[in-house]
Amino acid sequence: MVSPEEQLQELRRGAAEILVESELLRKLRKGRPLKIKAGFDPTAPDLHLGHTVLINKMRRFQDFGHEVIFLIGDFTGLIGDPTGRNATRPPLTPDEVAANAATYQQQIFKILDPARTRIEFNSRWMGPMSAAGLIKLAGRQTVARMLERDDFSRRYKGGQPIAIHEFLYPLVQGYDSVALQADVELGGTDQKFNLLMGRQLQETEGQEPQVVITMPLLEGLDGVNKMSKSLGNYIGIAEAPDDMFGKLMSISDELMWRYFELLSFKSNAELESLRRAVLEGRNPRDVKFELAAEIITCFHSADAAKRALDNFVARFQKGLVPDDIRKISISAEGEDVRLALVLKDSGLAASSSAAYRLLEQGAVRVDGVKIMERDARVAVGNTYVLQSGKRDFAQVTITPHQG
RNA sequence: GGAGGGGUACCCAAGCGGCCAACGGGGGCAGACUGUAAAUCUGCUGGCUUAUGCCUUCGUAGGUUCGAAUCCUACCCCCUCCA
Repeated sequence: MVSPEEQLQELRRGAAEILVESELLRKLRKGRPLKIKAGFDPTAPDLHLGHTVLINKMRRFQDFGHEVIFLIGDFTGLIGDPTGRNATRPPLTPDEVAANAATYQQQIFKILDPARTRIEFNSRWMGPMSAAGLIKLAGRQTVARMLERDDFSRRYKGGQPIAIHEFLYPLVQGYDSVALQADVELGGTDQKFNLLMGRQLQETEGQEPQVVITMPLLEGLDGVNKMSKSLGNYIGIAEAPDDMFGKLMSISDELMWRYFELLSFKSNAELESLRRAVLEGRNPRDVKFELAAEIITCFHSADAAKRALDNFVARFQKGLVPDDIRKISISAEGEDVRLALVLKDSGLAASSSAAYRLLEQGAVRVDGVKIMERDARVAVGNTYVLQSGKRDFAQVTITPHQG
């Protein structure tokens, strides 16, 4: 059994805030498994590494013997967290919620231990709640308190509309903690207000208030914006090993340490020795290899990580063509066709105009030979290994057009 | 309800009768340099079986004109100020 003090030390890593740390320590000292709650949106089951920051922390708790509650906010999904945008979202059907939940489970159990994970839906207690119950809940908070939330006050002062039901979001999320009797709730820094709401509601219900731990939002591959699908700066946890490897290798060294802190299960001591090694001259690239290997091992397997590394070394350090490239067959009329059109038809270029541009810029290789003539042609009936840019390959067979 | 401002390519933002496929910035792509790093530098950034060619694009629909993103009319949407 790890001592409460040691647990705290480990749980603190990467956390933006722990409210209140002394309370957490007191709870840990109780010696019983704590209930750790974290809520997830039912609409976005495509998890990326940004989400795993939170899930990793949940895993840490599990490792210390605590019970993790993965809460799917299917009821709150009806409101749509007004944090940020004001787009109203269409309610999900029960089937959609079920499908998303299944996808979640499949993904989170790559990190979490199923035996110590409880999956909950807040519709379980919110669904049966009467209008009277909701009014009673709403009576627990004041408008002034709600307007303390950053985005609410900004919108209010700026004359932007705030719908009444948006106030219900923090209330319901807070009530979830009451219903679950949560000891700890985890969330992103942008969730701080909502998380604190749980503390207050628990107190009014006579429960011991939960401890709130906020985790920073992980920066995306660009190192600037938060990782998100819409910005395209993300690594999905269902992505192929080679893609993960490549993306991880392209992050800056600075960002690498950030990723280590938030995404790796290496101990603080191990990280410290890696840092020292780099300072003493070790190539940061090789340290990045370790990061990539750990992450791919988690979401795929150790074998997959090894293969991804081998492929990477073969392709970029030895300049070889990867051996598992996609194979495409296209058809063309006549003896030969314009290479540009082959590039377009095989998906190596977005359009024929783009194909001509790539040719002019020296980005195209045919069987390893750089081709720069915009009007280059290739023979029909042959198979070529085409390369567009550094990382896009395809084996293309050009068959004669029938009829 | 009244007054004014605006809707331009992935985003921001110029242009305000022809030289506009549309300045500039961001982003993206490619090349150089590397560790496929990052940073930096350079080029490209609507489509079309590459054509001193054609087609589509400046909120939507019409109109004026040899010619419109630019002028006119109607409509839709957004913002600011006043009530």
